[in-house]
Amino acid sequence: MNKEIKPELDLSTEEKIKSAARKLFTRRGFDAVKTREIAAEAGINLALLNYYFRSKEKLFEMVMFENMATFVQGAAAIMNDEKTALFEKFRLLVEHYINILSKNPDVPHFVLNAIKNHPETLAEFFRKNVDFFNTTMVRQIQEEMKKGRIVALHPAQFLINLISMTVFPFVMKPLLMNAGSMNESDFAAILEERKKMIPIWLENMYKPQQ
Amino acid sequence: MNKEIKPELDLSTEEKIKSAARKLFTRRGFDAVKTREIAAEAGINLALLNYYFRSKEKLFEMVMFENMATFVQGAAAIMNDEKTALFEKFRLLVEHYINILSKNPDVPHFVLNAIKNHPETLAEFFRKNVDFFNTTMVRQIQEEMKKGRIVALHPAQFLINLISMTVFPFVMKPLLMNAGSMNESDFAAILEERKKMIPIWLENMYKPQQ
DNA sequence: GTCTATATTCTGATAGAC
DNA sequence: GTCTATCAGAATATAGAC
Repeated sequence: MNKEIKPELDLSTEEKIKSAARKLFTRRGFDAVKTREIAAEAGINLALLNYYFRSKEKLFEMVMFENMATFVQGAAAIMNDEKTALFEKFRLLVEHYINILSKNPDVPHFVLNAIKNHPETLAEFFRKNVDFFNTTMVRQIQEEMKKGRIVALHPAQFLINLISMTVFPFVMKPLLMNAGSMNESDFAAILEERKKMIPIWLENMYKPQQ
Repeated sequence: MNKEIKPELDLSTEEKIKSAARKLFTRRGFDAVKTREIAAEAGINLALLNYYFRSKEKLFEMVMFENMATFVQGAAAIMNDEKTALFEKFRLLVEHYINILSKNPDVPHFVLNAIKNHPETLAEFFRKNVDFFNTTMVRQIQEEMKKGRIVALHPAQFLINLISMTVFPFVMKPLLMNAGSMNESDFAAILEERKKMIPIWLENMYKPQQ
């Protein structure tokens, strides 16, 4: 038929359901979202949801894999590039994540829930798609440590620091805005400052002290 | 009567319910836990739960306030101490949080959910109990910046960095153990290394570069 | 205070007409 | 493919006996 020509504004029913599920599940999680709500958001009825997808679980699983992909897309390429130096990689990753999470602000919290509720699924996905713990970047970290150009630490510490400093502001955002009385533009400024500073901080953290 | 003398092992019915609710809600959140489950865990029946607490919501609210208190207890005193120098405060806070969260490993994820789902409740609690964004520590940060002894940044950045580096490992734990193939003692070693290193990292991060 | 039984609502999923 | 109507079970909360 003419599936390829279909304009974005008149999505196929399947796409409408996917899109509604993505939006609601990502924002509020599996339990809080009801299938009736997804159907309403998609502008269809409940029966169709079960016609296209077998169950709520299947639909959620699809959204989960998409969001994990969002979290991983691009990062693997940066981490495994042979030509980029370690600290330049850190800079690229911070920039990449802050940009992509700014466009998908609910993904961090969603992924943290996935870490808690589906650790095996997530671990398998990572192993197949990125294997964060076995990249060129990790090898570079070990080489730099051996050469004494950065302080000796458990390799995971570098991952934890990079991800935590980059991702955490997104999950803290509602707190910063309520208790810290920030507004959207304050928060955006915080992110921009972090985009610039985190790579510098990382250099200073890992530089061997004389 | 003799409420005060009651031994820990034979708790009052109310305490048994509280305790069961605390355990289950903290571990799995509001939606995933069913009232019947709490009743079973407490060793009583469903009707009693509604006799003592009016509803599931009330019970959850109580647990939420307790967990927020766990997250805040002690930290306020450290932050507002007039005599402790800034970086010594950082060190004390890191040590305090890693210790307390090691004993309450589900609290970080619970609090992150509360940030997302009940930001106003949380913000009000913080304002009344700690006001993280208006402590002696924040004042010290501003003074040190003015004197040029630490780099100039939005004050919230110091909070974000401290909390993220300290708390994030706890929410990443299942990922580290599954995808990073760590075990409990590896993770404990990571925490000990962080307890020692985070204060040093913070000093190096904020030290003005010549 | 504590229990059993039940009312009531919600929710995921399906049957069956068109 | 899409809809309305409905089933079956789950889940919160309450009534009423003891």
